[in-house]
Amino acid sequence: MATDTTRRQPTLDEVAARAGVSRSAASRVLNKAPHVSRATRDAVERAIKELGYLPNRTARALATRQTGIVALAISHDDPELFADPFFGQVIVGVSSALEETDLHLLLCLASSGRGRSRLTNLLNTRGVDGIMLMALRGDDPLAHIVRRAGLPAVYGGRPLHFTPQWYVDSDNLGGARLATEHLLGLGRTRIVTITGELGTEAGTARYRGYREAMVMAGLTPYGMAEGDFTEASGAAAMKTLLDNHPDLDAVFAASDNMAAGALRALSEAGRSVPADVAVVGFDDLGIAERTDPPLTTVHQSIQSLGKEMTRVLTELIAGRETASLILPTRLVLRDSA
Amino acid sequence: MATDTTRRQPTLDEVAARAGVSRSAASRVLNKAPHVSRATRDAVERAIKELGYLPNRTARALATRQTGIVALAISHDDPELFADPFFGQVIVGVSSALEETDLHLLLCLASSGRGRSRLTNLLNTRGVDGIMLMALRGDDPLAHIVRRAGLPAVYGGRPLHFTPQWYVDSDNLGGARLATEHLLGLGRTRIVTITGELGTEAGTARYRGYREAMVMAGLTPYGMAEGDFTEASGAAAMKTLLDNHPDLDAVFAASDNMAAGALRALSEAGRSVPADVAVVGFDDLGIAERTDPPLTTVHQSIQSLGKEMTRVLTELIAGRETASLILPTRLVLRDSA
DNA sequence: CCACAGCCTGGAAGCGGTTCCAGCATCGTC
DNA sequence: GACGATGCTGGAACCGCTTCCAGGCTGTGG
Repeated sequence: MATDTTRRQPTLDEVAARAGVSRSAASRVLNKAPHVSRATRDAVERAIKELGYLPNRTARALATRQTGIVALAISHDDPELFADPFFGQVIVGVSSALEETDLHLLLCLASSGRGRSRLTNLLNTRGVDGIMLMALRGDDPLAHIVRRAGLPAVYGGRPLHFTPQWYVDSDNLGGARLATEHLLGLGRTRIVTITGELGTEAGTARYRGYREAMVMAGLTPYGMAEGDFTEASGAAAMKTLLDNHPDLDAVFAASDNMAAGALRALSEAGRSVPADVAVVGFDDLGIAERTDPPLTTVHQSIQSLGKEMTRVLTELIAGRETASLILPTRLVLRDSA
Repeated sequence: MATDTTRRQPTLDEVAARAGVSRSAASRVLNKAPHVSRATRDAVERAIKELGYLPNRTARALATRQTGIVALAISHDDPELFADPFFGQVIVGVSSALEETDLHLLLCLASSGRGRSRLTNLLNTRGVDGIMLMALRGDDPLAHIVRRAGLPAVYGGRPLHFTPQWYVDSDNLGGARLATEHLLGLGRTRIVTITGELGTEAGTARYRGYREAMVMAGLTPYGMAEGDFTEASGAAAMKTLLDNHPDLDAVFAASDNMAAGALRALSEAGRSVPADVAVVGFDDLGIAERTDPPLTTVHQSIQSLGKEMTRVLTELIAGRETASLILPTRLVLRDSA
């Protein structure tokens, strides 16, 4: 089968022969190494051009012990949830940063056990030069696997129970504080919060930001309900909160999805937004503009997150100094608060 | 820098030495090749276990000329648009199919010129065993590049001006016909259509399906406006159509995004859906459930598309017989028609 | 004129596997 | 008992590139 247009690619030996030099000389030209005379360089470069030579990636990888590939691992119970625009944004950010390098991106959806073991194998067989990890739960075995593999690794967001040496994260704490302070600034005092999963760092940090802002304003946190970042959970949480705190006058939801659910629940309960209840979300990934009313929310740049993770990882691979960092968040004012 | 937990992985030579056999024998055990005695097999397997040996992926790749990696190339002018859930679904489908194999997924966003040249280089240096291509415009240079590289290639959707040897596509024509026939079945006759970009196969095929259904019902196509699959373009197209055909009683939009835009425009024009105007969309990627009213639409399974592309590609790589295919679409009834 | 440093050079040894092949037992058969 | 067929085996070549190293050349200063 298959077309036989696969005319074997020329090898470095053939280039060297044609240029009338040794293979090592040709290799030096290829890698712009020093100790190459002008004449040799010219001859080799001409031969390369004439033969249409391109170095074989695998052979080079074997010799240099560098594959030129980095992995982006996304660990999630539900592969469907990968369709979330969040991950798309990460990928866009990572890709755009990789374009500046000559690294390629290997994508691993490590949800199932099978996916995990494939990833483990990839790392242990030195199939990649480094790895970026997203959306790890605190107890995710992937963390150990990665650590044991001894490969450069950068986390996107911090796992709950340990802080990896290298990570890039959004300022969840500060963003939540910003959101709550905005509601306080509007004169609201009976502010409740819908948290994300408290088994995640983002979930707890945003909850903490809310409480800190309340306490600093001399108030006690007014009420909370835990969601899981999804719209449905936001609606459910909102109903619970309305039952327990009928007089609430503002809501900080730890994700736009949950805020959208909350808006729905509020409208069903006959509360008007923002007149009766002000609502602030978190993420600003597009949904926020399309809710009714459009959502005031905390903006975090997921693309930047991806870019910065990539930058840190490439520094690590190159053996340069680098540091973890926390990206700023900012409030985007729309109509809901 | 970096931790020095990188204790060098054992090599096959060390395994062989420990097992007291030659490297070739050890290799045979590893690859479950014939001509291995029971004793040899046991000894090697024990050595492998004791040493925690794992074959080096790169070395194997060099010897077998197989990288164990396939590329998924997504070509789009605007990298932002990659955040579209469409691509997320493709990736989920591809990944889940790859889990059954021992291939890994390399993701290439080939939007910019830089991205394209990186991809070209990847193919020419034999960095992958095969490639899947999505969202190519008719004149995309990528098509030539891929062809010249002589690598197994599978298209997701067909480019407009040539039909690749191997592709997987949704039944755009049939789906559009289905949608239009449904509107006809409701007794509507003044049915207009909002097409997708007519520079894409999906755009033209869906337009053709609409026309065929109209003609087969003895009607002449009532009106059309071209959009580009986005919500904004759908709204604009709807306004134009309302101007030109104020008495229209149904709309077939070639994407849910455009249908959502159309719904907005209709509501602004004071038309009620479905009473005054019935609306059918295309895609069923989640948005359709969240419009007001929920959208009757043509469902296509993007995950299946990804899965099938992967299946065809792996068959190709394995040198087995295989064939292109067109995946069925079906109508999903909601409230808009 | 010689010693020595410094640049180029090609040979050869790697990276870590797979695979061809000749050689050697062992077996069953005539 | 001689024979070929069969099953295992290890040596060696190979995949295509990088890199170490010894040696030859040139040029400079003493």
